Amino acid sequence: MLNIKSAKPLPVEFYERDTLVVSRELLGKILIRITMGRILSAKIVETEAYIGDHDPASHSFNKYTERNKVMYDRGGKAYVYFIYGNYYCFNVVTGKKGEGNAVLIRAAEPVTEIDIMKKLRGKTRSIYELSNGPAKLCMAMNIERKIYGADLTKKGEVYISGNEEDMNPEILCSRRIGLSAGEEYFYRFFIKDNPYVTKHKFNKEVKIHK
DNA sequence: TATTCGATGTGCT
DNA sequence: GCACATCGAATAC
Repeated sequence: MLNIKSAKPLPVEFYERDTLVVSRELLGKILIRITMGRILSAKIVETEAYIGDHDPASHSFNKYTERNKVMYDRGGKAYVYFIYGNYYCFNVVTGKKGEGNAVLIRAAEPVTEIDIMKKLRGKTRSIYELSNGPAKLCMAMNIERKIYGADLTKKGEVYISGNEEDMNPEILCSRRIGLSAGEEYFYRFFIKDNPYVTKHKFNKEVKIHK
């Protein structure tokens, strides 16, 4: 049985690897957010990789700025950015210091404190829509600007733990959602048939990943 | 059910 | 000034 209170953060070595490997291995892991005196948690079911050196969709493509600087830190840091005037998106930095890579956490399946997540999200049609999108996930787990730069390898206000109950989920990959560049890369990964994954036409244009 | 469109504000050129 | 790793309501069919 999954025990959230005793769950240990994944170590630096997990994050300091190839971005695509980390991106798919994050599937099934548990995102934990300590906030409002509660332990919110959700199983990661959908991710996207963004790789600085060749990927025009990455915020770190050919540039180091005030916004993306944490992407150049070592793997295991949190990169949170504000988008479309309303929303936050949560990323995990991957690889070694100086590389500029990250994995966007696009969707997760609520595990604990689901009632709190419902309150944070406001009106939603079903439980499947609480966190099936990067900005929805941030709303449901109270992730915003002050999480920028947080160390996910420490048991702080946000971290990610392993999940013995879901060690080898069946994974599909597709193009990434919402881009105007880098559409050719199949850098989106998600758990097959999981109802908490974002609904999108790309779900039908997939490749089987191993 | 599928597609379009407006809200919103910040970072970057 | 403009683009933007989105969302959800409104519209079209």
